[in-house]
Amino acid sequence: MDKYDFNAIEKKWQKYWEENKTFHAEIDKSKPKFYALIEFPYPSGQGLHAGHPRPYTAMDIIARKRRMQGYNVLFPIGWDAFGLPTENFAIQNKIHPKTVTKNNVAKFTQQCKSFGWSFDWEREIDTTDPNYYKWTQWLFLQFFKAGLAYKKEMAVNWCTMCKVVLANEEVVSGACERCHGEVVRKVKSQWMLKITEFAQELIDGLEDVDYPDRIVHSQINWIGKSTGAEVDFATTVGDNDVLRVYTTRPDTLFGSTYMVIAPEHPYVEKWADKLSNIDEIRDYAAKAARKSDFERSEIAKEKSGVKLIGVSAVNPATGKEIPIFVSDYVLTGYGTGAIMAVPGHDQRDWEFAKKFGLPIIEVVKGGDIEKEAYELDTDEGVMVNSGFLNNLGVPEAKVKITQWLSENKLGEKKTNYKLRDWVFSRQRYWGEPIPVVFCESCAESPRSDGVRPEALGWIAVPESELPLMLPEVENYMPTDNGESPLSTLESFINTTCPVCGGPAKRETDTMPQWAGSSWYYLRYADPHNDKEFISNEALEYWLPVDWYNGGMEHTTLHLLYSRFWHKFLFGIDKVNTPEPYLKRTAHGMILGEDGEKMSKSRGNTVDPNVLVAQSGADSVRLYEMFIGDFEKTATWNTQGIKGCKRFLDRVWALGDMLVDGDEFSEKLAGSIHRTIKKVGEDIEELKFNTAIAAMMALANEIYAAGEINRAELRTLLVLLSPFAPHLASEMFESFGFGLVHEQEWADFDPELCTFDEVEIVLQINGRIKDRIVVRSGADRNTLLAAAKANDIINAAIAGKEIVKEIIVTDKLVNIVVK
RNA sequence: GCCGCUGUGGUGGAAUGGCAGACACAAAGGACUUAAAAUCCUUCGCACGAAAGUGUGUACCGGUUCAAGUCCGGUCAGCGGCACCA
Repeated sequence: MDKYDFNAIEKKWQKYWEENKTFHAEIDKSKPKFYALIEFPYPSGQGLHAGHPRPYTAMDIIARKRRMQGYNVLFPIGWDAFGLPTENFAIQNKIHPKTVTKNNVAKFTQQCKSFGWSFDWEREIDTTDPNYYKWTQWLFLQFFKAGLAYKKEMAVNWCTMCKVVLANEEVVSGACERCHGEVVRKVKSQWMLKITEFAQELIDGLEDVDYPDRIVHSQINWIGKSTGAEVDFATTVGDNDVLRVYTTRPDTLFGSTYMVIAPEHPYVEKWADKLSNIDEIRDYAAKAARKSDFERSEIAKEKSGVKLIGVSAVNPATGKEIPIFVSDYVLTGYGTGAIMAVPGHDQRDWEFAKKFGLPIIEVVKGGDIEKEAYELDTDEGVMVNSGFLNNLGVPEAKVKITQWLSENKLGEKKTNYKLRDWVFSRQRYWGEPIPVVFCESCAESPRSDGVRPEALGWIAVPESELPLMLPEVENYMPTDNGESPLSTLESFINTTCPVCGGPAKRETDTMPQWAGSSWYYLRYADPHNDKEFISNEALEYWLPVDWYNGGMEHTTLHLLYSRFWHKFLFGIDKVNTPEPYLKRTAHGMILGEDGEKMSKSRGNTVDPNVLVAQSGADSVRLYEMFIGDFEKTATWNTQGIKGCKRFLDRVWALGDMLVDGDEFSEKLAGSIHRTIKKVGEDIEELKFNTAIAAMMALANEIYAAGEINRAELRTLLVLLSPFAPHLASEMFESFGFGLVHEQEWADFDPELCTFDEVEIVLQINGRIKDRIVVRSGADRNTLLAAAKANDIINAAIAGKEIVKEIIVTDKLVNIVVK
């Protein structure tokens, strides 16, 4: 046979698949459907990196196997193309982001095709295409109309030198990544989406889907449900100015010796004239404003704060007057922006109390509050120093104090979520324009036509006017006042109000990149529909997604956002299932050869396309799957490809050892059935590495046997075809077996998977003494008798008392002696 | 700091609580070759030993068990996420 010319073979089959639209899927109700989804790539300028082929090849293997199992498979691809890197690249290189995107998409397309992934290219989508973002805007309007989009003052990162709003990622230890200028937090009015309204549903829905535990945990944690109570503390200002706090530990109320409010708490300014040290407090608040929530809540840092002089509060349980502080470890975004501090039982409070010399009272027995706060997550502990709660256990105390608060109108039971609403505005050019206008006259004359109070004056662009096109401009540079680049375009801003017909101004912020990726899986099912975002027919046939694989880094944001959108759409009857993804798995990242995350600056990136040119797509595909446990981080090693290339060469050369035969030979039948079982099961469990190892082992065995018959080769190629589709297709065809992708997946006979004989380990006290071979499935008595007939075992037990005999079929005999 | 994950030969990694190191890479020795590449064969955790073998070994400390890489408690180290990177 000729040498394995991967270049020619791979080009040939890629052309064949493209011309024949082999992997194009249409609705076909005679077949079960299977919707396989990968996270669509962000088309960056560098092209595919070594991390892309891992999840894509994995899902391609599953998709190809499912087709051979008789499923109608939808395996789509598209581009998540809006976003910051493209915009920054465009600004730096003075190329329009649209052009940058076009070039990058072309590069990605060519590279994806060279890997032979069985994507349905007829369904390609691009989030920056007006035909796509028309529906992203339409979906936003549904949120808006449902009252789930609202405006709120939120802090953004503001670089004082570049005068632009920065993403968190662009802020490096308090300074601008590019110019190293000082970054402050600037308050801006922003569009928000009320994901918090779905907090409980997002938790509950996790019970109906097949996600790994680690993903379920991180979602639940992110949502951060807690139950506790809201408690009102009277203040010395008067009855109207009670300070409301949220606590998960109402049982510790008697131990609250001071209060802390966030520096941004509205009472600071409200009480300004009563506070003799207001300047100091304002100064502190200004400093806190520069820090991110992340920096502020770090437990390791030195606690800071300022006592309010002039106003104090009253602990409702003890009746004692207690001081109020501002401190940046209390955040406005969570709870009420104020806490009751219980230094005996909260470590942050304890540190704060130590620093400011505040009393620390033990109210739950069990720890040593001289040394540290006694925090407990179990429900152990007995109440002390707590009046009517004394001697109760913590759970009882919680119930009793909550009742007492409620009876005395001082507070009530409350469930809280850490989850915050989604900041949906970006002051950037390269995103979907938010399709609303502001009408001053409508804002001034309140109407009763459905405009919600929080959106007063904000009017939806009529759906018939979508898409609201991103204006094609020369200047997409950021403005120096923090507004979106669109704000400088008079022709864009000025419009008429769809309600009153008067002059109105368009919203100039754009949507975050998350918007387009929150619903793309729906569009894939019906990508060319210009009447609806998806047709009912496509929805009912293709949805939900059967298997979605993506990175762990997306499990709290993207995955939660898209579940949120889906749940909203389910609520308004636009989709037919409560969850978008039936099964979600996550791959591990690929690190550079030095064990560090691959990045340009570290210089440890690997260009997979160079490797495809050198060793062929099949070899690179195989290596990416062989590199290690799919769900774990893996370190790249270019040398490793060699072993995979060698294996494919050996498979190719099997053609020289081919003999006739319609059935498996006696010599290989057992091994082949076992390999069929192993490969099939391993693919379902994402254990691609061991599936490949099993095929390598079979190939080694065939080489040792010296020949392979047609039935055996045919089966081996079927098993290998999802992994190395080009080589398998070519060999299949050249030996007259037909088209491999049209074959049925291989079956195994469980009876032929067993071994006739097995090796049994003989142990004394758990230590291996000898090994014997017995027929497989031998019963306990037989095994024990065989063990006792063994000389080494006999010698070891002679004169000793047998305490225990452990016999495990097909594994071992362990005799415990004294 | 919080949440999630990981730690096994020179390297990547295998191992339903039951033979640690499958399958590969690298390395060393050999065959073929004028030579090189490719290919094929052999060796390959560590210590002692010529060998047979004996002991030891899965980050560290402790526990459960007849039996622990695997389960439990603690420690250390690394990785990912932390809400405007995607």
